[in-house]
Amino acid sequence: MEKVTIQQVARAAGVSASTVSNLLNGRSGRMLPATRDRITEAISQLGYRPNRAARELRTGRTRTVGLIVPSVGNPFWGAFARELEHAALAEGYNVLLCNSERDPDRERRYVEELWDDGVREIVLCTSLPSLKHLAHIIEQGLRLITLDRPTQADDPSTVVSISINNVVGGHLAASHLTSLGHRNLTFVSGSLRSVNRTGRYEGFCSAVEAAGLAVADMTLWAGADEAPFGDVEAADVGRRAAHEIFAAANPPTGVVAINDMTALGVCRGLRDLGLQVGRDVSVVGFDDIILADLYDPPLTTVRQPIGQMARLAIAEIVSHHGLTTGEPGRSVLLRPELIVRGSTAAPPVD
Amino acid sequence: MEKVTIQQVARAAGVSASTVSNLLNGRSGRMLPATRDRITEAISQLGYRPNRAARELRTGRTRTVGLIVPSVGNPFWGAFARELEHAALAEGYNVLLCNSERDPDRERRYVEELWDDGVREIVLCTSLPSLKHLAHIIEQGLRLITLDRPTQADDPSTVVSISINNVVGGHLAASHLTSLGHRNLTFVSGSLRSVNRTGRYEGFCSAVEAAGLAVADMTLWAGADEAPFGDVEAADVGRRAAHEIFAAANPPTGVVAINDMTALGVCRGLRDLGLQVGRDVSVVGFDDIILADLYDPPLTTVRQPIGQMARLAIAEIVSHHGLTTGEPGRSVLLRPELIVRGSTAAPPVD
DNA sequence: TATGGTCAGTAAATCGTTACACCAGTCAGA
DNA sequence: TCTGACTGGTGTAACGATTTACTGACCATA
Repeated sequence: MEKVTIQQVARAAGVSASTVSNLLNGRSGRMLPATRDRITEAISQLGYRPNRAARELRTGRTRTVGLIVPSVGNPFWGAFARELEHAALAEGYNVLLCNSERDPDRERRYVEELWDDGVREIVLCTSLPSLKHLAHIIEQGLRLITLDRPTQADDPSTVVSISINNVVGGHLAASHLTSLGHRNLTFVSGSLRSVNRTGRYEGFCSAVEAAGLAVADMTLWAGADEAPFGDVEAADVGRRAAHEIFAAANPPTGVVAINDMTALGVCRGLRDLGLQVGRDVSVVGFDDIILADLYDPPLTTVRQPIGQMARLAIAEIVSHHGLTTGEPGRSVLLRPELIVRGSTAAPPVD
Repeated sequence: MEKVTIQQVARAAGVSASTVSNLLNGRSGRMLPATRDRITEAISQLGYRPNRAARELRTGRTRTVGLIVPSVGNPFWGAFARELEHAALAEGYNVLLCNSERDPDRERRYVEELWDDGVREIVLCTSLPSLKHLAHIIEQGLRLITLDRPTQADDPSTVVSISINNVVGGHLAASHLTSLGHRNLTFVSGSLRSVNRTGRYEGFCSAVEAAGLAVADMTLWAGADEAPFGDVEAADVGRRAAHEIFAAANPPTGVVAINDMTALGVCRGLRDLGLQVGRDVSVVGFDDIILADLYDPPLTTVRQPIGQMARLAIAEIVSHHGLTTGEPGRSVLLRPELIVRGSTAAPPVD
């Protein structure tokens, strides 16, 4: 338990440290099977574990993946962080946690610091349309995996994205409402700068048109663009939106929110106004956080398969680890799933 | 931006690397002010940042604090993780995230791995009564800070705990209900092994007795002890508890739950049975997670000041960093606060 | 004028791994 | 028999910081 080095293992196995190192680094073909067995034996005998710091110093890389989320205080990101940590653990990686609070400047500082610390793989959960502020590090060889943010046209080619198809998701949500008979819908989101908003709103519109309704009649509520709310405050956005929208004339009967936290905020706002969700107004969220099912009424939502997304992210990292080639990885667009619960119903007849 | 070492700084400032190192490590008194200024200038000029791996290798310590939580998927731990990361960042520390899933064995493996990796400070969120499985590492000098788990009699003396006073919290919750006129209460928790349960239940009992009621009449529902639920599933515990408790004869009119997730599960279970929270039954939770206020009805709960707790944890770490003495730190018991919302009311009159 | 003490700073030895260059045998093919 | 390739390794120089022991120079005191 004290501290056992590669030298001691080498001595115990009667070989040089180089050979032990070779075995440790997957070059086991360069030695006799018998030698390999002796080393393996010595390693487990002595309980040897390579010193991470020394290894990092020598190689310049880490078995640590950086995770930058808007805020783990948001249950969606918390749940995702958990899944990613599980997947990383299975591959022998650690996860270093960073909360960007959706601040591009913090985001950049975190990325720079992680890079300086030898982290070469970062899972970045951002909704910024541009990655320009990170370009200088990506060029140097950082592998960036963006999550919940589809690849944009001007992204560097080595950036991989893992995301659901937001257009399909938006379509699922809105067409669910139109098929229930709703003819007056609103799309609620916080910041307009969000990449996801664009796709989801596009899907929303296509569903509206497919139902023979005019998009122009549909409200789009997007508050707080200049002073963006943090992720934890996403619920406040929804609540304020509800207050505003349902105080106006000809309020909608169906709402699609950019995510579940906002949707729950909308529900809360509707209750403030004495309206009942799932009867007076139908609400659809995005994400399917654990509280969606717990809420009263349980929230209809478009599920993101976070477990699968986390595993894909780690798989991407593992498959590229150590490669310095600027070889582009494969981005993934997953199909979202609509989960119908009590917050949606046919519109009230009056 | 390439990679600038301490040698280059030394050369630029016209001194030796040792002197730069001395400055970096707070021994600035050993040089002329003019020298110090030249070095400082060179550092910012070159954009020098010390190599973490080299530093770790040499010293054997890290500026990384390990955070072991049951699961960041649980909004309470997610919110705490965020606060801790903020507090750590302000002191120049990174946070390495681990999810124990309340599995003592995983907990031990994480602690051992972190120790091997040079992490000397761990914030451990556990509810295990004993720390025996970690004793061998604590003896070697690990600084352990337990959170949401008051110090136990046989804890090693170097272990610091930061926690609310659970007895007071349990008392606050139950006396709130008795003062509203409730005379038949139930305490709902998952695992019986939880340290917090003991304190909170004790406070619950004292409040019941103070109201002139017999504790023997009060139900204690504690399910799933052998096969403990993960933290994410805490809500399921509450839901199943509600189904069981309110199917029995003479059901209570007030429920105190071990935490908010469980409380929300209870609410969900009550709704399954057609009972209305805040009218038919009053429910009090613990933690005050962000969703407590968002729920319908908003949840009355005993708040834990997680921001303050996180700052205290980091302050403790900073003040002891580098000390190898087994000097015990100061444990803290914070006073919880009752937040009254819509989930509690006077019992129904029949 | 010795003696000793501070001051301001340096040289060199690590910390544990990795990777490049090298080396002694063996063996196939020309 | 000579050449070149392959096999199964080993020696050694880094990687970038910290830290211990040391060294002149200068000053004060006895």
